[in-house]
Amino acid sequence: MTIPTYLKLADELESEISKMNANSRLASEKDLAVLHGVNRLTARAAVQELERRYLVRRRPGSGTFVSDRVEFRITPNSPPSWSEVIRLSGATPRTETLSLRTVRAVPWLREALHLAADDRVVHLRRLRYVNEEAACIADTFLAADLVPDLRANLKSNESLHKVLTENYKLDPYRAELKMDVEVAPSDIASLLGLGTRPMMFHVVARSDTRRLKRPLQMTTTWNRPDILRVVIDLSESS
Amino acid sequence: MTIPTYLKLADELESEISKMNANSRLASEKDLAVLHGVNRLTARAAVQELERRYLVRRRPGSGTFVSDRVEFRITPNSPPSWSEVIRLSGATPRTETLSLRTVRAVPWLREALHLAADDRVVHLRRLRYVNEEAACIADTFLAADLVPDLRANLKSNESLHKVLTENYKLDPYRAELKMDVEVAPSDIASLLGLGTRPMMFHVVARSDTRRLKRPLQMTTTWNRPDILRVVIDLSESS
DNA sequence: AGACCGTATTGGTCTAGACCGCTTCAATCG
DNA sequence: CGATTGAAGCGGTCTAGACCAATACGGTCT
Repeated sequence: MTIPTYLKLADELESEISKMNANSRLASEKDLAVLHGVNRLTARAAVQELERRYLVRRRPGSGTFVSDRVEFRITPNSPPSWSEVIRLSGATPRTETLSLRTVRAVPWLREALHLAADDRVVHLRRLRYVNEEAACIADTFLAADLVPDLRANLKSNESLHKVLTENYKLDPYRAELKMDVEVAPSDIASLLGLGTRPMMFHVVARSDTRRLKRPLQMTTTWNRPDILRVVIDLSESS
Repeated sequence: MTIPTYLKLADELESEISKMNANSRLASEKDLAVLHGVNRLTARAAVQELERRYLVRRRPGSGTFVSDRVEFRITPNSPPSWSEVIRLSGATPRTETLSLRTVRAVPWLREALHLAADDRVVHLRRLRYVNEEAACIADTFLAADLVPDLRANLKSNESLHKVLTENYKLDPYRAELKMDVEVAPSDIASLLGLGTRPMMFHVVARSDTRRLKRPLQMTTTWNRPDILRVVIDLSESS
C-alpha cells in the first residue's frame, strides 16, 4: 500500500464518474469522508485531484459536479466562426460584447497588422459562453480603416466573421496561430469569475484578407481548460 | 482581506522567485511557515500553488527549487530535429533509446501511414532529457519497408532525422500536428519517474516523405510541462 | 402569487500535531 | 583513502477539529 489514500480514492471516484452523466453531482466532501472512513481533508485532496484532471468542477455552497468539457478543435480549414465550432461539438454558444473601442495601436500590434505610427485599431473585447458558462475572453484588434462603422454593423447579435464577410466583403483566413498554456492575467481571471489565478489555454491568432493582401485582425483568447478542451489539429487536407 | 493567506503568500513568493536564479532552492515548508507565522499546511498550499503555475519543482527529501523551463517551439519550418530545437533554446538535450521493435501495425496506425493489413512498422520509444532531466517520452512509428536495418543505422547516438535524411535519402516534412493537454497514461508517467498521474502536453505529429509522396512516420510525445513549455507557432513565413 | 428571510449544507480555509519515506551529508569504520 | 552508516532535514500524507462565505431551499410574510 504505497499508494496514498487520497489517490486511491481519486482513481475510484474517476471510474465512478465515467459512468455518470455530465453535470451530475458528486457526494459532498463530508459524505465522501464518512463513506470511505477517512478525514475530510483526505477526501478533499481526492476531489482536488479530480479537479486537477478537469474531471469535476466545484461550486462553493453548492457541490461538486461532473464536468462537461467541450472540444474546441482548431483546424486549417475550420469554420472561422467560433459559435459554429462550438455548435458542431454539440454545445450551445453565446457571445457577449464587453467593449468596443477605437484606440491607437501599440507597437506589437502595429507590427503584426502592418500599420503606420498613428494608425488606429478597433479593440473588441468579448465574453464567450458555452452552455451558459463563461468559458473564454476574446480580444480582437482590427485595422480601423478596414471596418468603418463597425459598431453599427455589429448591432444585432451577428458574428464578427459574418459581418466582415458580408458587410465589408473581406475574406479572412488564418495566417498565424500560437498556443500555449499559462497563468491567466488577473483581469482576465476576474472577468471569468475565477479567483485564484488559473492555468488557461492562451491562443493568439492573426487573420489576413486575401482580397487586399494585408493583415486584417489579431485575436488573443483565454480559454478555461475545464470547459473547453482546445485541440490544434493541423492535418493537411489531401 | 478576503484573499486567502496561502494565495497572498504564493504571490509574495512568486515575486521573490522572479528575482532568483533557476534551480536555486526555496526555504523549506517548515521555515516558510515559521517565517510568515502560519501553519505548515498553509505554507504548503502556497508552494503547491506555485507548483501548479510551473514556477517551482519539488523533490521529496531534498527541497523546492525554482524551475528552469525551456521553450519548445514548434513552427512550420522548425528544424525537424528535437535536439536542435532544445539546443536553440540554450539547454542541453540528450536522448535515450528505450526500445526498438518491429511490430504489426494497429488499425489507427495503418490508416495514418496508409499501410496494408499485414504491413509492419518499426516502433521506436525514446526518453528525452533536457539538462539531464527526464522531460519527454517519444513513441515513433515508421513504415518498416522504408527503413530496413534501422537498428544498425541508429547505433551511434545519431538523431533519427539525420539517419532518415542521410542513410535513407528520405526528406520528411510535417504533414499533421495535434496537441492538447491531458492526463498522461500511467506507464508514461512512471517512465518519467512521476507518481501521481500528471497533466502533460500531448503532441501527435505525422511526417511524410516528399520524394515518395507517402506517409513516413507517426510520432506521439508526452511532455512534462514543468520542464518544457510547448508553443505551437504557425506564423506563415512571408 | 410573489418577495423576503433564515437555516442547513457545501466547499474554502486554517490550525496543531503526527508519522512516513526519501535525500543529503558528515562522521565513522575498514 | 574509500565505502558505509546514521542522523538531520525535506516534502508527502493523514487526522481531528474549527470557522467562514456562498448557496439552496423551504417557510413566512406581504
